[in-house]
Amino acid sequence: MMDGTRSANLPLTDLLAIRFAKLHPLSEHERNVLRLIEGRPKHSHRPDTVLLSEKAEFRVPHFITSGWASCLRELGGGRRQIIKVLLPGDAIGLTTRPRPLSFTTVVALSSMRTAEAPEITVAWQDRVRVPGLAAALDLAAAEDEFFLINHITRLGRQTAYERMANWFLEVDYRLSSRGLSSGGAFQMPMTQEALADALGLSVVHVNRTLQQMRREGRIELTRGRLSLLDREALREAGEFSPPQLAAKPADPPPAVPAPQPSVH
Amino acid sequence: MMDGTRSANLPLTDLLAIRFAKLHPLSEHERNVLRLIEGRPKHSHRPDTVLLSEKAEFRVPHFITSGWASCLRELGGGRRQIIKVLLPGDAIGLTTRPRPLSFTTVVALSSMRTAEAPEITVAWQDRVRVPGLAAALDLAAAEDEFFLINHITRLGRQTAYERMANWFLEVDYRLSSRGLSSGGAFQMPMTQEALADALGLSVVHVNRTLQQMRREGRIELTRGRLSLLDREALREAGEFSPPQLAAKPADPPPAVPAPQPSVH
DNA sequence: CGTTAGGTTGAGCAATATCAAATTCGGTGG
DNA sequence: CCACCGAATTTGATATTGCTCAACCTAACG
Repeated sequence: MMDGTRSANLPLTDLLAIRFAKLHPLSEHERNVLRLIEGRPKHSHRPDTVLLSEKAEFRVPHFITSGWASCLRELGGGRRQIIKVLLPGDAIGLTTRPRPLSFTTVVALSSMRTAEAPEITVAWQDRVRVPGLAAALDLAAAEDEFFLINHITRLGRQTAYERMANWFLEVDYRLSSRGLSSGGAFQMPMTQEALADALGLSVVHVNRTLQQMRREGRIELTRGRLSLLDREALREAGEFSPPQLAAKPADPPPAVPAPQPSVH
Repeated sequence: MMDGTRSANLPLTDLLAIRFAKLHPLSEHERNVLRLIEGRPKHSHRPDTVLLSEKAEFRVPHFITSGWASCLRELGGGRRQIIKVLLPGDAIGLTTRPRPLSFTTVVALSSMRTAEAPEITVAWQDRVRVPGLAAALDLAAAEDEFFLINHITRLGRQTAYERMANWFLEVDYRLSSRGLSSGGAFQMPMTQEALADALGLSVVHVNRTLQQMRREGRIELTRGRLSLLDREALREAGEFSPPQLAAKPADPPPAVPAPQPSVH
């Protein structure tokens, strides 16, 4: 059986170009910058490798080309909370702050491969030579913020079942834009324990919630492959909606700004 | 009785300059830009006023000069989750994305006053004329991200008591940098219901947790004024630590970047 | 003074955690 | 191919946290 995690007729080095072009139109030159990065020799990491430590200084940024990682915080009593999962096409250690310290520890969830991208930090701030790429990186950062807000809402006000439904749809949405999910089915290389740390639940409860979803015919999960069989039902349960980053630049706005804009 | 929320010998229009100068050194000109903003005629808002709606387009950014607001998401069944609280000195509707839509609804928690700051969006991107101010705004955004991560950790993996302790210390930390908390005591103009929506708890449980903290002599809370009587105990319970935004620029870094940086 | 929003209390219950013991799965060496 | 090992998953029983519902109290305010 084909693995189906990637459209067959796309070159293997177009993950980044595909992803960022969906956020903002890219010039041929900009796509080539991304292909150059993705074509570099990869670093391999096994599961549980620490890629970046909390409060450590950032190193050269990397892009994930395969495998999943997690950004997490650790608490006393062996508790840990996964802040976000990093998927192929996501960056590790990318920021424009000077001499920044990481707010989270980044740990490989599966075996994974990364490519160095030392030039990307500068590109992000270069609105002259790579304006489209810089804009795409802005939008990726905005999406990230949206997903953090989603995560807060999930953890604060949704039940275990709702949380899981919402999170599955979010991951599906993120993978889709990279060509890594087809029809709601994708590889999900993480243990139920990691899932528990992401969703703020116990492993046992994650297991039982998964089984309920299986019983109801909403998902299938075997050997690290998740299929969302009834996305409509999941969407309804989890109240998921994708990020809307910008308003349509509908009618050309009036040349003069509206007088006396009010907050009321 | 004096309210004691503001150091007596500072001009009333220096809130913004004080706050941002603590994040990054500001030139006299930059401080004046902030004073100009803060000196403008204020908009007044009563509690529960919606200042910005989710998925609505941003308007002119404002700075809060007094009172608290909240950014929140609403879910079915009347549930709501407060994503973050906005304190005096915080901006509303500030972003550099083009034609952005808000990810949250912004609602006044108390009566409040805001000042328009139409020029701040441009300033944020102007590293030539106001480099210090732009850097300070970057750092404020970084702090915000840190607090979102804190919030995720609280909601996902901390008990009601721990959450509350951690959150109180975070608010105290934020108010301190604006001169609005002295010795761990400050005005906290929000109801227990709002507190519940922030901490992902029921009102009843918030009430009981507050009383436990009072019984243990760790806080005092009357007429909207919170005193953290035993910050050490609260810190220990809530495992709070403040953001560390940047590494000390210790030794001058080598002119040539370190060869072959590795992720391992 | 009556009204009302916010705060407090008690009782019972639901969701989720914890603990402990299987069972299954994916390798791996013989 | 088989036996074995450790990790991951599953199951059952019980404990706990925090929720819901309903009532009552209190202080601020017109």
